Amino acid sequence: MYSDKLRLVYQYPTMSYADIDRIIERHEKVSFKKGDLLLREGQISDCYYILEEGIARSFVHDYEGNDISTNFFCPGEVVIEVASIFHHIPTQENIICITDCVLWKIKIEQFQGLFETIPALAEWGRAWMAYQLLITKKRAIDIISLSAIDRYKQLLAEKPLIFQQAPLKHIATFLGITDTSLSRIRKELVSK
Amino acid sequence: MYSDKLRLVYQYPTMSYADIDRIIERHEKVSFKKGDLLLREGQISDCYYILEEGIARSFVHDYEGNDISTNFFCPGEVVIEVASIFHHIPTQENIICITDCVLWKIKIEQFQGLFETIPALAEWGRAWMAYQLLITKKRAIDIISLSAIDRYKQLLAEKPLIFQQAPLKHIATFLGITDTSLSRIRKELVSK
DNA sequence: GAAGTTACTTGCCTTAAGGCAAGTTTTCAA
DNA sequence: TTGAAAACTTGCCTTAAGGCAAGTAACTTC
Repeated sequence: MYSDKLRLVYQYPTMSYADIDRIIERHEKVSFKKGDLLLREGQISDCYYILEEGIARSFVHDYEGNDISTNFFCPGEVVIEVASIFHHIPTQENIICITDCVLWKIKIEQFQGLFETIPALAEWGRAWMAYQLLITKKRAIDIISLSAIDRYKQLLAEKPLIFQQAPLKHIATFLGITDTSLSRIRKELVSK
Repeated sequence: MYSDKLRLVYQYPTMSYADIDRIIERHEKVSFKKGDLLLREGQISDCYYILEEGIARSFVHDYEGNDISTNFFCPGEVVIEVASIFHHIPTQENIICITDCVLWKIKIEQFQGLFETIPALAEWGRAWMAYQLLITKKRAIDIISLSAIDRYKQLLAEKPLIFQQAPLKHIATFLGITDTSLSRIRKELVSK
């Protein structure tokens, strides 16, 4: 019943197979339809997901109310809103299914319990957070120092899957440009 | 000998005074001169600091070798490179003292030890990381959705101290613009 | 399978910010 | 205290990306 994708997420040097078994059996398989929200702004998040199948997108509303994509999730990734879960505060993010999705869900109390009894999981969590921080910092630097066309190429190389599913306008806001500009960038790259 | 600024950093709902005492007494007071590096790219970071006095700046080199500021540190802030410490990998960041600095230093092994015996410290650490992730995400969104002038105003409101100490060019790269543009923005705001 | 919506492209023009270079001011070290 | 370097400003021109609008294409949905 539990998938390899799920096992792989919790792979970590100090983590035993038995530990992983104990962790993954607390996950519940859930399905969502295209367009369903996994999280809505204003909610206090009390669980997180691991994506088994499908594509999801997180977004916020900026100061003018525009929808800005903050991330795209592909199979095997952890889908979570850290700030809301750890600080018990209402989230500013929405997470929406771009396609039909199958996910592994775990309530945060369940996770918290495992956290205290499996030291390797606490380490895993710290390493995971440190990694998220690293890539988020990198994202800010990329927006500052790369041209739109280079950011596009990079995203295309990193997450090609989303280009088959997500509409241009959502990819555009992730890159920090308009859909018009993205359309032109695409055209330019095709002509080369 | 230990300062209130240091105590305040570790303030947390589940943290007792005794816990804080145990933590802060592991910190060692260190001084650096303007221009000294607290961390150099390529190093594996094995300690972190809490800034008592002075201003520091972190920066990376982008794909073209340009110096891009990633953060400015003011008194009372934790000065750390999370990715390098938690993953034991060479850092890409440099941290430099903008002014003479007095800091509280703690080795990561010391910290790790406390981590295991003071549960509240582990919670504190998770909350701190979650917060860092939140503000780093916010930074990316701000770069995408705000004009240079609004980002300038925001930074001025948040960290006015750095404008008295850091040269324009370093503030400019943090905002994602050139020093020329920043000079013009400043001029425009003065004339209003 | 027709109507309506959403997605995408393209043209024309504008705008925010950058590039370069010259000039001034400030800082700092010898 | 003076000379050099760094910091900052400003002018002139360029460029990347945006704004708007018209048009086509694609996909729901009834």
